[in-house]
Parts: sequence; C-alpha cells; structure tokens
Amino acid sequence: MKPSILDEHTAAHVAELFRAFSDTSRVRILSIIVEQELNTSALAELVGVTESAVSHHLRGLRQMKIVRARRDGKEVYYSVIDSHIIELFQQGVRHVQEE
Amino acid sequence: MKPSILDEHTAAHVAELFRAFSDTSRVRILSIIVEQELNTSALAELVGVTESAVSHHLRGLRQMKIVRARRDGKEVYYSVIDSHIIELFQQGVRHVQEE
DNA sequence: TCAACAATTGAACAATTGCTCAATTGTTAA
DNA sequence: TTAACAATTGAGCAATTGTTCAATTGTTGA
Repeated sequence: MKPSILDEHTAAHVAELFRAFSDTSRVRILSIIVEQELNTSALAELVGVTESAVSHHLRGLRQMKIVRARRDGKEVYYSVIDSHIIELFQQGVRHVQEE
Repeated sequence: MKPSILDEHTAAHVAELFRAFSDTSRVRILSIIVEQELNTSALAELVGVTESAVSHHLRGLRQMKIVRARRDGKEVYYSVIDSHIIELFQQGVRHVQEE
C-alpha cells in the first residue's frame, strides 16, 4: 500500500493551525476565551503578561480566524470563533491532563 | 462566572504537544506514518528533505512519545504511538481540508 | 574483517518567534 | 475639546527553530 502524504500547501496550513496552539501564553489565553468572552487587559492580568503581548497574540489568532473581536466601548472582547477549533484545542488539553 | 485558566505548567505541556505538529515537514512525515510504518530514508525521499533533517524531527517526536522507533536490520521504522495522537492530528488536517 | 548502506549526532547558520518599550489610535465622559 | 483609559502597532532584541554539513555509530553481507 502506497502511503498517502499531504501536499506541501496543505501541510503548511495544518502546521500553521497547530502553531496557533504552540505557545504557553496563547494556550493560557485560549483556555480562558474558549469558555468566556474577555477583553485584552483582563486577559493580560489573568495570564500574567503585558497587554501589548496579549494584543500581539490575539492579532495573530484573529488573522488565522481562530478568535473573534467585538468592541464594546473602550474594551475589545475576544472569543473563540468555531466549535471545531474549540474541540481541537480541548482535545489537546485533555490528552495532556490524562497523562 | 470566573474563567478557568490553565496553570503555567499544564499550558506549557499543551503548547509543547501542539508544537509537535507545527512544522510543515513534521506534518508531512506524520501524515505518512499515521497510516503506515516507514523508515527514515523512505520518509526523507517522500517528504523531500535530507535523512538528517528527518532524523532530527523524529528524534523530537520520539522524545515527546509521539512516535515509536523499531529497528529492523539497518533500517529504523517509525510509526505513531497512540490513537489519541492520531485522532488529534487528523482532526487538524480535517479542519484545514474542510475550508 | 571490512566495505557499504542506514541512521544518528552535534555544530553552525539563517529565519522565525515572543516579548518589551514607546508611540499611536480609538473611545468615552467630563 | 480634552483628559483618561483601553488597545494596537512597529521597531528592536534575545531566544528558539529548522536545516545543512561533516563526522560518527550501527548493522549486514561478502
């Protein structure tokens, strides 16, 4: 049986998707907004990094269509866009926690 | 409702797990050995990188207990260890392909 | 034993990444 | 309009990453 292999382009997209979850700060940010919408400074406070750092991470996640931003007055609230992404993320978390 | 947040240590492990799938070459290697055991030079040939590069990637994946190595004579055959990992990886692939 | 092949290793390098800092933009209430 | 706060942005940096190259280790058949 000939092994199937992902083409370069698809593989790059898959890698990019997983890369979104490949940093400790991003994982912590996502672990929050998977459950509830929250704004930048609250996230910075909870995660323990600067607002700037959080903003940079959220920018990347937004560009990848993993999170959605909603402005309410001065604050911008973030949440995770779709249930497939949430499922994928939580499956990774579960795998680690079951060790 | 207070948002739950992953502690630093758990988040680091989750990030590490996802990082295993965050490189194009590794994704292509995994897309093969998820389906069938294969040795280093065959993988290098299929993926289109040197044996050395493949070996470095597989070393990391082995240390993370994502792949298993089995020597048969001169060759070392690699495969993906457990079904949870396979499920996680394939879910990411599916998400990309369904776009 | 030794030549040939398969795989691994470590050093070195360029490229990418995550962070900080300072400046800027957006929004509201006084 | 302006002060205060929230968020974003870009430059610069240290650290990490993926790759190549050359040397080394492991295995087999002659």
